[in-house]
Amino acid sequence: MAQSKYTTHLGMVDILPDEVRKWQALENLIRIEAEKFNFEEIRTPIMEQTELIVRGLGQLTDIVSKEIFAFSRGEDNYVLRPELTAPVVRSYVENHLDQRGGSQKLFYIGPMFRAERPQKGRQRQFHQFGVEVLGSDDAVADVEVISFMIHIYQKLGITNTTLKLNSVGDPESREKYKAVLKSHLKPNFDKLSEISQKRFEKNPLRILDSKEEEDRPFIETAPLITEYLNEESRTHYSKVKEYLTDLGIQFEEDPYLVRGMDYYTKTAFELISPDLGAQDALAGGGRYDLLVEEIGGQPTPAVGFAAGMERLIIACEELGIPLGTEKSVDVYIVTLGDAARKWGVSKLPELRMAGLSATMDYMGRSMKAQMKDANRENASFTIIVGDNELNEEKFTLRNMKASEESSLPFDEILANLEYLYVD
RNA sequence: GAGCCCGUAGCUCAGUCGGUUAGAGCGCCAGGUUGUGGCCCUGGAGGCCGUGGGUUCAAUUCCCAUCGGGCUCCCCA
Repeated sequence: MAQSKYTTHLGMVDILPDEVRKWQALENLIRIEAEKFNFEEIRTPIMEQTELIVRGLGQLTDIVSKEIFAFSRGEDNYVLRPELTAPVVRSYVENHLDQRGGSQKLFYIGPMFRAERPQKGRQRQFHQFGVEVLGSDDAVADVEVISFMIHIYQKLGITNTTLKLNSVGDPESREKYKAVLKSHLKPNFDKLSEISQKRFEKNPLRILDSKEEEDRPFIETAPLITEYLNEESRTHYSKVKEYLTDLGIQFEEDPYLVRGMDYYTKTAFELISPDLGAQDALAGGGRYDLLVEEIGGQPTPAVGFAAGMERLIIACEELGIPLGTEKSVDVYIVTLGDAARKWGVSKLPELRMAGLSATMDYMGRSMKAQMKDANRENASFTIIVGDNELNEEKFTLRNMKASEESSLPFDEILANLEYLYVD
């Protein structure tokens, strides 16, 4: 491997032109489909105040305790955003978006940063798209959010996914359940894994999510949170399930599904794909009815999800789903000699103003090399110009796919090519 | 934070049981066609065999370290 002096940081990758075409195709799809759901795009800064992320996600979460890129400059503390729910909520509060009336239905696409060990489907700079609906406590909002998430994958043809669903309850239900869970685990506290022992006081729900072998017997016999939901949470949960069923969206209830951020309440969900390897979550989200208030706004119920762009691309590749188009150019001007070259340079702007994409050789190469380059660039047409053409004021228009040529004045060439950009 | 695997040309990979000028396919450049691409033929450029040290008469090959990459655990998108 020839090493270059400068490289990207660990877990941060260049997205090269051939890849970018795939990304653009996905981003276009997401924007078009979001519009159908009447979600509006929001863009927030890459960096936030550290305190927002710490308060928003929770001091004890893995993300905050060991995965954030943070630094300070003067008085200010900066953090590269590890997710976008807290920043979107910050923006909602800071910009008084509630004053726009109704519920706010927002979506985003952009880079996030977490300082983890990279592996398949996991990078330090990665990209998510997602949705946040603020201002509604109605189960319809939960279901619309889930529906949009599923919709994107279905549009692409990724259908072998599993939607996992749970309710982690509202604060009242959760406190009650936490107490029950702790008294269940307490007698065997010493037998729990080290990490679960740490979580016991601060966030016992996360113990349910443990994959440690020694925790399994105690998790399996633990009471389920869904049995301890109060009236309100239970009703909300059953409405979500009812709407999903009506929509024909299959789901799998998973009472052990507990998500990594502290802000979740009631609905929690994840979309899993068997095509991703160890990192099998395509997307995840849930309701967070307390976060807006936590960040300093009026109490505002909200629900959202985030999905991994890289994992989406992996899934498409595993399933053989083509993304984006081949690179191509409408017209490649092939020139012979200085006069022709000058003519070509002067005609490129006219072609472009007429709506065509157009290019020519920048390296002074032979005609054969220019033709080869035109082929490589996937040019639909070449215009071949030499002294003969300049004298006659008729230029050779070659259809590269059909290998047919005609000799025409430049105006007629333009007219002939018009159909290329009609749509 | 822990474990496993891998570093030879731009890419994918051979190879050297330690011994003169390190190979293939693809890609790139040029010629075959003094004005014509995709196929074919010929030629060319391009490697301190990741880096440093050790063993040896001799290291790309063996040993150690280091750096880089990949996968996994944990957690998450």
